[in-house]
Amino acid sequence: MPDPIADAQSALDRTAHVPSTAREALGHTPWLRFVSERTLDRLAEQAMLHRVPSGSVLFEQSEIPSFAQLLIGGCVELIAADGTNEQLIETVNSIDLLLPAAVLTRQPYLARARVVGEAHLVVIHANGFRDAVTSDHALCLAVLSCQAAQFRRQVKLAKNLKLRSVETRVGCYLLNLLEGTDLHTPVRLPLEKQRIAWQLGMSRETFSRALAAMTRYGLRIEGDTIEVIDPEPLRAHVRLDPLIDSPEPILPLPSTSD
Amino acid sequence: MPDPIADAQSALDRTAHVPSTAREALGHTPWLRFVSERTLDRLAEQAMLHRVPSGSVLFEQSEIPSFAQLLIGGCVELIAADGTNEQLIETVNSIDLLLPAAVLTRQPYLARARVVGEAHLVVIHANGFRDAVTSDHALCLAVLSCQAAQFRRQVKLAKNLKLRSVETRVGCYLLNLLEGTDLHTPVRLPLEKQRIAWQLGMSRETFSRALAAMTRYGLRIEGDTIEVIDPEPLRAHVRLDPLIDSPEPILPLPSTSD
DNA sequence: GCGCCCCATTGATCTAGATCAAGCCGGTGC
DNA sequence: GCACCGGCTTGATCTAGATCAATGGGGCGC
Repeated sequence: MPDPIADAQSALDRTAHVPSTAREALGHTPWLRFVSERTLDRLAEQAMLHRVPSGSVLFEQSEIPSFAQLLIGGCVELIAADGTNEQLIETVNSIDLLLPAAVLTRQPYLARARVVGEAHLVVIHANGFRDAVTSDHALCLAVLSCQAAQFRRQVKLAKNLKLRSVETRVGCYLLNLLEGTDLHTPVRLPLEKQRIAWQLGMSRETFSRALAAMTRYGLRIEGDTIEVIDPEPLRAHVRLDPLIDSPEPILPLPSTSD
Repeated sequence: MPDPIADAQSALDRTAHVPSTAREALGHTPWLRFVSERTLDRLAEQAMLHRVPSGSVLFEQSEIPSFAQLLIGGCVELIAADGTNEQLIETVNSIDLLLPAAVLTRQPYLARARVVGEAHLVVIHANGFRDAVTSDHALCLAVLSCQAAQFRRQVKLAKNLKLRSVETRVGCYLLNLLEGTDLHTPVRLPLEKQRIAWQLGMSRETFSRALAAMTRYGLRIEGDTIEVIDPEPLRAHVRLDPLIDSPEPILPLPSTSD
């Protein structure tokens, strides 16, 4: 059967530009737009472009960073591990730096990074990266924006977990998904249910049940497809909170030093 | 009865330098040490020194920051609130900025800030602060260090909550408290038990029980005083993890731009 | 002295969500 | 065709920790 959403997705993927050099990737990163060509050149000299398959571990907890890693495509999970027990800290989406705090301060990574799907990375020698940040003000500002956004995302995740029940989290997740889409057009879950459950901080079984319960609020769930029968009951019982649910974009601060 | 620990504490308090001007406070902030006198002067011109009593709310969730606030003494709780329900995000200790991410990006605060004890603050006009960060590289680096440390603290808190049980959290908290102190010298809890419980992400009742249970591991608990009978059983059953329990200092990065 | 308030303890109960344990369904290999 | 495997659902059970409730006890005002 034809599936408009999946088609749109893959069309997007096909259109998305996959850079062929590190320099090009840096040049296409929106929040690096205020950084001088010279500095991007300098960074690119110390950098390599990597394509990393699903499941790869990019770094391990307690490692001292050797590289700054810029995720330019795909998705990476940051995982807190204790023996066999793994808990998701957050999932990083392109375009973003992987744990820049550890790289900048030469301190051990606090989490494991594992690729989900397939990741495209610009990998930059840590020393070169730090040198560039300490010598170029515009780059420093860009990294600061990036780090600030990451901090705020972390706080939002904590609020989501501490303030809301499982049902509310699932409800808000779906509401977010449906935002701005045409009602009565079915929407597909963008990820395996297992992963969504993990992101929302619950077991797959609990997610499954909560999803089924959404039937009570005017939704129709068929496999991984969500259809809105009536948007009101859901909106009435869970309310989106921009201080939790809105995305946290990286807003570059223009430099005024020159 | 004489109490060596409390005495040491208050001696410390008496010794601690309470600056009398904003400029002096900025000059005494370790992680601003690489920032030029000129820039500190400029910041101080836009700044005021505040002394704020316990319980005061410094800012509210969803407010757009008008000021950058530098905590130079005392302690502030960042609280996620939903109606009447309050959850602790983190407690900020001096010397640190309060949610610089919101100030820099002109975005709403994600948490309420409430003073515990008494707080000394340098309050700087947000515009002036942002201008200074975007025009002075050394200051930008200092704020980046601060923001990086805050991010890592947030991740550590999340790991502590997600990876460990109540008993383990309490055990590690005590072990941390006892670290480097003379064994067989009783140690006092530095805070009201209620607050400690909140910091550790549990109810006061649960904390009370967990504390009582520590008796099983070679400790003697008498009110707010902890005495070590035998350090081994505790160390054997909970192990401190530097990736969770070590403090996260603000490490200033020296600028190389000049 | 008494009463009050706040904090802590202790016990009893409750419950959200995890965990355990079958089945089920749709794809893929052979 | 059949077997297998990974992801999903569904039901039954368990449990860590919260919540509710009662008591105690120290500090403080008067």
